[in-house]
Amino acid sequence: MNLISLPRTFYLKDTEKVARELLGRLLIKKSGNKTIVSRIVETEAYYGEKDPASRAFTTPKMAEPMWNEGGNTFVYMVHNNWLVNIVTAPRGIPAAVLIRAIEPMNNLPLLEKNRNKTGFLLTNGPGKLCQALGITKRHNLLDVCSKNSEIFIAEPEDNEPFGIVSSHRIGIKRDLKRKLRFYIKDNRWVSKR
DNA sequence: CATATGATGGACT
DNA sequence: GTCCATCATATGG
Repeated sequence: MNLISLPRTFYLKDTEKVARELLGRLLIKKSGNKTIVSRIVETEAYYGEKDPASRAFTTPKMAEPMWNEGGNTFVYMVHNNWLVNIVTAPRGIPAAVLIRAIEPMNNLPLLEKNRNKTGFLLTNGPGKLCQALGITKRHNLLDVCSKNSEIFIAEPEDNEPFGIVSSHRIGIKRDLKRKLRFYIKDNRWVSKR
C-alpha cells in the first residue's frame, strides 16, 4: 500500500470544511514495525473565542496548540481518556478537528489487545480509538503532513462516494446553533446515531 | 496542598 | 436513559 500524505494546505482552511473533508481519509498510526491503517468516519469541528464549547475558549492555556498552523496533532485528556485532534487554520487562528470515530482497516488483533474488546467497541468513540491505537500525550504536536511522523493522514486509494450526516456535537455543555459534528452516513463505526 | 473540571467510557436500571 | 470512576490540568488558599 503506497500511502500519500495530505499537504499542509489541506489543513489551513476553515475547520468545518476540514472536518467534512477528513471523512473517508486514512488515519495512519505507526506502532513498532506495524502500520495501523484506519478510515476516519466521524469528526467534530471546534473554533476559538466565539465557540463556548471549545477548549480554546474554556481553557486556552491547555489548548495552546490550537493556535498553531494547521497540520499538527493536538492530544489532551478528558475524564481519563486521551483524545486526538488535528489542528486546522493558519497560525494565530485557534481551531481543530476532533477525531471521534474510525473504521479499522488492518491489525485488528493489536487493537483488540490494546482495548481488551472486540468489534465496534474498538474505535467507536474518541477515547476508545486513542486507546486502540496507543495514542497518548506522547503523540501531541506531531506533523500529520509527514509520512515520517508516527501519526499522519493519508489519501485513500479507492474513494467510494458516501453521504455525510451533520449533527450537534456530543458531550458539551454549550453548543453553537451550527451543526459541527459530521459522520459518514450508515457507517456502523460512528459513536452514536 | 485541596479541590474542581471535563470534547468519556462503562456499568447499570 | 442514569450514575460514577478516573486523572491531567487549572486554580485557590
